[in-house]
Amino acid sequence: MSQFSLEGVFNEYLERKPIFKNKQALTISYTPEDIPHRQDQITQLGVVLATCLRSERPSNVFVYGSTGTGKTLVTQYVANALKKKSKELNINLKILYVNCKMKRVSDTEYRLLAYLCELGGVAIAPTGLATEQVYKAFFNSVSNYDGVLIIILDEIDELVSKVGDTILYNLTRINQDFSKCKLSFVGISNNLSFSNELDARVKSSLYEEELIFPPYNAVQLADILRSRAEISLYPDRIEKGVIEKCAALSAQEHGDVRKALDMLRVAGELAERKGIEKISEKLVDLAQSRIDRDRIFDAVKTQPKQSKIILYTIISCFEKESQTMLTGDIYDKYICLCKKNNIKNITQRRLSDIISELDMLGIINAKVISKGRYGRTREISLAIPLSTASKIKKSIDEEFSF
DNA sequence: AGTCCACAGGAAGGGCAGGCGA
DNA sequence: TCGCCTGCCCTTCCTGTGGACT
Repeated sequence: MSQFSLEGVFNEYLERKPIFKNKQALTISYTPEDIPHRQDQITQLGVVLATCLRSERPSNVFVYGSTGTGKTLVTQYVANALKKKSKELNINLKILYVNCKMKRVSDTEYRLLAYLCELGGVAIAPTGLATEQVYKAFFNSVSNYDGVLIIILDEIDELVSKVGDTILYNLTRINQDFSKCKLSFVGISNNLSFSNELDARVKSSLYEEELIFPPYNAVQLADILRSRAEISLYPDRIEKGVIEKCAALSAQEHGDVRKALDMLRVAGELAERKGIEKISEKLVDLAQSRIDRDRIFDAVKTQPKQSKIILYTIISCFEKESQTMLTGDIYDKYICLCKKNNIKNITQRRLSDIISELDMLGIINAKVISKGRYGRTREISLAIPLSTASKIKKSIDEEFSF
């Protein structure tokens, strides 16, 4: 019986007219042929790095802008163009790209160097060597290379927060030690205050050139979406105003193109699933709440045990009485829950920090208020719909079975 | 003007688990 | 393999704070 009904589901799906012709074009991993509204940045980066086409060392460049402003895309676009041109001109150029956010790539000095060696074609044992030896291996491979080497360090702030800036100091010093290889760096970051964390010497060598990526506005986002939609969607499957709506909603969130693409993709997926012929503005709303919900669910999933228990307590309070709560009230309820379930409780000091964390995640709103003689506290309310909160509570309940 | 409440939140450090590296 | 290091979660101790109350 179940096999029969599943067959029906498959057939029904296949009978429907598809919405996507190339869904990949609505993801961030897709590299388009041209990048709208980033001509200035492409030109600026191109001008700086073009030096390598005369076999000279380009200046180090530091690229920054908030999430989804096209930093990585533009850098890779320019890098690919340079590779192509250098091949034509028969010039030795190597470009290594490292995403420092990736696990097991740049958590330690050792891993980053080993990864760079590997990209450069030198195999290094994943563990066991002294860091100094790995440096040596990297220096050796670099010194033997007669040409220009550009290392792109994406999310460079992650690298510095994990391993410090010593590695950048050591790497940027290489040019003083080896004459044959011309090495330069492109650092990409979305943390504007990142430069303050750096040692003055590192900063001066890394920031030879600076490139800023401003956020996209709604009109620019709509342009980008339109060009991606042309590639990814069948033309008659999207209602008028949908692209503008996705653009406007994402423009409110720091002009993040990723968010805009996600919204359009999820709206399309919902339309396909529901068997709706055209992507409508209503589906965009639905897609947005789905994306927000998924984001919150993911954030909750990675929280430590006590955070989940406290969130459970807070949601329980709001299910019973939909008013605002104070830190003290929540702590009392939390203690009761711990006693009832034989769980070791944390102190109010720690609870205070967890409330701040939940506030930062956008799950609750916690505003510091003063009640005069009756003390200073935080007034807490839910920042998400109660229906979503209840689902979160249910998932926490399944984990701990209160 | 001074007191007092109920915390906020900074600083320092403990305990533990897991990963690193010699 | 095992000592060391690091990060995370947490505690303890402390000072600071805004406004109602006296």
